[in-house]
Amino acid sequence: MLSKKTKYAFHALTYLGKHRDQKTVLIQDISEEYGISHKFLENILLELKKAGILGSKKGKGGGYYLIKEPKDVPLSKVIRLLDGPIALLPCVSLNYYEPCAECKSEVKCGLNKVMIQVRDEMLNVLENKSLADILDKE
Amino acid sequence: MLSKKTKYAFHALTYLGKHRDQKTVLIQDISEEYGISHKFLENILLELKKAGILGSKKGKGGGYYLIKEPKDVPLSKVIRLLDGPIALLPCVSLNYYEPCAECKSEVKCGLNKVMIQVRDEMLNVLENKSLADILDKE
DNA sequence: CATTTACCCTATAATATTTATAGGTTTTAT
DNA sequence: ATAAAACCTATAAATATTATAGGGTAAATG
Repeated sequence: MLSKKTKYAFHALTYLGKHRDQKTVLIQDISEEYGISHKFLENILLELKKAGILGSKKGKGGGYYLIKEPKDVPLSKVIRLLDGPIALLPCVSLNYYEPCAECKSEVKCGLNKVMIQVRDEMLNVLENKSLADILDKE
Repeated sequence: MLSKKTKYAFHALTYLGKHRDQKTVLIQDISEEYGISHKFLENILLELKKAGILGSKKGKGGGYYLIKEPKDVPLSKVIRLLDGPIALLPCVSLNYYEPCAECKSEVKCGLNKVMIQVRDEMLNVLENKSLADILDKE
């Protein structure tokens, strides 16, 4: 399951995507719309900004805005950013690889092989679906 | 990512699958092979037994054994048993459904729609790959 | 039939992660 | 100047995961 952080990130991105006509959107608008704590959401939006998905403007009249086209924000990017690895095992993660402590030989591990296949099929979905797909259904 | 519990379950099932020629396998054999705490593994094997995947025999000469054909143990079954939902959001889980607290209308939620698609594609992989696929690669 | 072996069961402790809060700093518009 | 609003870092609270503990029950063996 996705963490709340990631789920909230998707909500926020959806909200921002729906309000692309206005220059900026307040954290508070989003936090009220979804009943998310202002401060918690703040941290999430900051991460999305650092990742180059959002822009922001400080001070009065400031707020956040999408700087990417929704189609250029794949689900995989958001999930990796807030939740970490998409792969089901550390030993098959492309972005967060770690060997399994108990594993004597990755090359001989059948679980490793199968989980590579699972990862590839999951990525195929998560890299090809994007914020645009979410917005299309709203 | 899968919990260690689930990963260990897969290791144990793999070991049991590779030793189907012998009547029973000791917890200790498996725990030594993978360096897993005996007691932790015991809990896992018990759950696999209650789920009808393993059988066991008590007393001297006892131990665990597979009662299902490896092809009849889909990855999805093991993951759901030890880790819970496969879906990325509670509102799209088939087996562990819960509404999202922040959601006003599931029907109008684009995230919900997209995550149903993601779930279906993930399930397509995880229901069709099984212990047999792991054993094939060992 | 006593002893040993090994699974069965439940509870709880230890650790790690996630979720949330707190409090100040900086920037900008008016 | 003042108020609004993002920025930043640290820490607390809650939850979930991982691990341990300790006795209970059944079966084999001599």
